[in-house]
Amino acid sequence: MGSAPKIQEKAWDPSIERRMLEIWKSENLYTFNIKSRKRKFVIDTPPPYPSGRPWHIGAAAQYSQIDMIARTARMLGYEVLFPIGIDRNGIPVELYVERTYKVSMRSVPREKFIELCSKALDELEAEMLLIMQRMGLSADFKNYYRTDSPEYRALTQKTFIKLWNEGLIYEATRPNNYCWECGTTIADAEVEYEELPAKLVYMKFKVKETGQELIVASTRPELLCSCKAVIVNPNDERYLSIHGLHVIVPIYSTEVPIIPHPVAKPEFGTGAMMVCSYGDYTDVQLFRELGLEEVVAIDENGRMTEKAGKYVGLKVEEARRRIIEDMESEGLITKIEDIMHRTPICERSKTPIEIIPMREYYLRQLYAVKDLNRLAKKMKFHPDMHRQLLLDWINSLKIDYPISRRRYYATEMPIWYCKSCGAALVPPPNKYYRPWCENPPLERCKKCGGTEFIGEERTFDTWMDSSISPLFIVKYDKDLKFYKVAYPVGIRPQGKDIVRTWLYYTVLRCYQLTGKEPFKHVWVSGLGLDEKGEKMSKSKGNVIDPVPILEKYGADAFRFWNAQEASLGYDFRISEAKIASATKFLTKLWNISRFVSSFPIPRGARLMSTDRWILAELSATIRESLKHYKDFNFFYPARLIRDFVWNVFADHYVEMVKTRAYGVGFTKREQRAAWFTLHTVLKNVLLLLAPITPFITDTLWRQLYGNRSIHLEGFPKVRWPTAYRKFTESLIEFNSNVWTKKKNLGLSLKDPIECEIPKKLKIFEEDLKAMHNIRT
RNA sequence: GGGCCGGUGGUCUAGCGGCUAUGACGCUGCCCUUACGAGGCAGAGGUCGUGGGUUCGAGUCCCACCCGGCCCA
Repeated sequence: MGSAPKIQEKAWDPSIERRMLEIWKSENLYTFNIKSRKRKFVIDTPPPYPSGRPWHIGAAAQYSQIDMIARTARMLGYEVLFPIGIDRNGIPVELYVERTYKVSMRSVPREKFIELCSKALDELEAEMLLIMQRMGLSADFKNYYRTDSPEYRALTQKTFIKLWNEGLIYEATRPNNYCWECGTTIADAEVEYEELPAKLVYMKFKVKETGQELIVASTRPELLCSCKAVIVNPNDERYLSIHGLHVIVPIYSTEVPIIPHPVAKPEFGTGAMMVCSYGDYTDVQLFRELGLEEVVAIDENGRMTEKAGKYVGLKVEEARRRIIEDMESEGLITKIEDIMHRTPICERSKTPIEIIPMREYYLRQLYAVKDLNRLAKKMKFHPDMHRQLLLDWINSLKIDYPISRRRYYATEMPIWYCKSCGAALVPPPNKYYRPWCENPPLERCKKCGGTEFIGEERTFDTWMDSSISPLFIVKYDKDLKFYKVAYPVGIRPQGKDIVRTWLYYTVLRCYQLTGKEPFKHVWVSGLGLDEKGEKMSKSKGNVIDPVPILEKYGADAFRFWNAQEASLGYDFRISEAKIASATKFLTKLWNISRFVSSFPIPRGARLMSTDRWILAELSATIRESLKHYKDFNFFYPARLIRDFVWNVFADHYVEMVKTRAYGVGFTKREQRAAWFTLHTVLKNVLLLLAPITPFITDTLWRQLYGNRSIHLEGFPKVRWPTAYRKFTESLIEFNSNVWTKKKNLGLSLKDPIECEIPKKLKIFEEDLKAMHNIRT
């Protein structure tokens, strides 16, 4: 007979997780040893941006999956470097500080403003690190890094200086995306689109040669002063007669040509479209194509320039309102339509951007498109389909990457300008420079010998920092031995929403600096949506805070839920009810263990057919799960293991051998075989689940199978022949039939019953008879 | 307009050429069977978006179309 179970509690208690965390910490389980003889595996963990509670639960889910990658790699025999970084550069914290302390960035001293940002980040960061630890991340928290540390910023500057010296950086005046709210130029990758209401204004132009009226519709009447052409579709029969003639622009009375061009859509407005510098990207394209001379109508403070005549100094929207009023009173407007207009907005501040010509620094990228395609094809993507996201972006690049920003909390551009000749000079690398407040590290100007310099005040776009995270973690240009072993990095895990930014810029910059692809594997996960399948956002009010979820259900329930919720790369829906139901499986596993724990663990046994059968099923589960673990896809292992444990092992095997395990009507040897098999299956299941649910598996493992952590073990191997799987279907069917029959006869499951055991299942006869109490 | 993804019982989902289409949640009925009532057993519920095609055989492959989502022009 079995003794009392070793495990007392009747259900998995998530509060055990806190104890487990302490134990792991004290055992130093997850340190990385570069000198280890194992193969190395480096994870370029995304440094999260501490944007304050609640942390997006989809992001939390993603980090717990990244932890599964780390644990999987360890169990596959790798020495794993799982760093943790915090992304602290950029605009969000600046906006947060402006809001929280009611200050404006440019009205407080720069030094002071930076200090406020840094302090705010410290608080937000501490909380985020706690959540990550609570989820059971097996990362190197002791050595976590910050992207705003002097070391990190020095590396950003060093890589810039290197590229500068290679001629990959240049300064140019170009029409640029400009955000008023943020007061800075932004890259195409930072622009989003939103359908916003706008007024489509129908304005009267006059054809100079004929005196006839031409009605032109536009949403940007304030840009009339920069209008340099009116285009009509070449096939638009209404306007065939005026091709090549000129119109007089209302208000400003300038004279501009009417040009046939296919970009003009006959069905939009009146089919005649004005071309201004710059209302949108089409304007940019047309100015370039038609060789028009640009007029700067809006300055960098978001106000009209003197080119706008009487509207000078007005903000864009005010100018628009005023010019509409003026034109209306002069009878120059025939109609105003309310339309929805696809408007480019700033990704961070969500305000509409303007396109204005500005002098900025650029990093060359167009020359590299061919090589970037090659590298994108070289890296292994998980899932493979998401490689296309990167390829599409690379192949849609039109201009070089503008890298200078007019912001404060970011890495400074290490440039000084000679006061006498204006030459731009960069200092030697290896130090963190702050040109806006430091003495120049230069004696005299290389060009003219001048001795006075002005420091650059602009900073880098934050992707200039983020894009070197793989280089930072492998000690690029700092520890050659380490770098050689660890680069290219094992894997880059990230969300599909930042393929065109983080992934793209990383590939670009690492290619420019190392000539190689930065990663062996790229792992791209889908987005966490709300239960209706919509994006979560604070403004919609559909966010779920992960902290109370972790408190209530525990990290393992959260982790198991998100592993089995969606396959890798697909978006997934988040609902508390589903997370709650994941607990049920943990309780099931707990109670199976409780049952198995009441029997001794024999070293070996002579197995019976039922034992061979379940071991065959176990082997198949291990084989299939490992196949997907090697692809870092946790969806299939989670489902496979759950199905095996619950629907095969617990429902059928355990029921079949219960009597034998208790020793009723069986020999000692037969009983031992049941004990042996029960423990073997459980042990393997725990190992197989360890990367997904590290808490419960380690708790059970230590109670039953050893005094050291399960997380020091490797994955189980496929040890048993799988031929007996051919009985699975008939066994399940037979058991089900007997249960139905008893039910129909009004018998309890314990009651004896007479029935025939099918020929095919004769080899299981003894266990089946005992299980169902079959009399023949 | 282009790209990617998806369209399977009330809801969500598996399915990668082959018997009567997974599973979860919910629903109905029954069961204190000593691992588990946060459980067990049984059951109702689907013309697999539409129309063609390939095939002995198609949620599954091909083509066209419709709908939804995300991204880009």
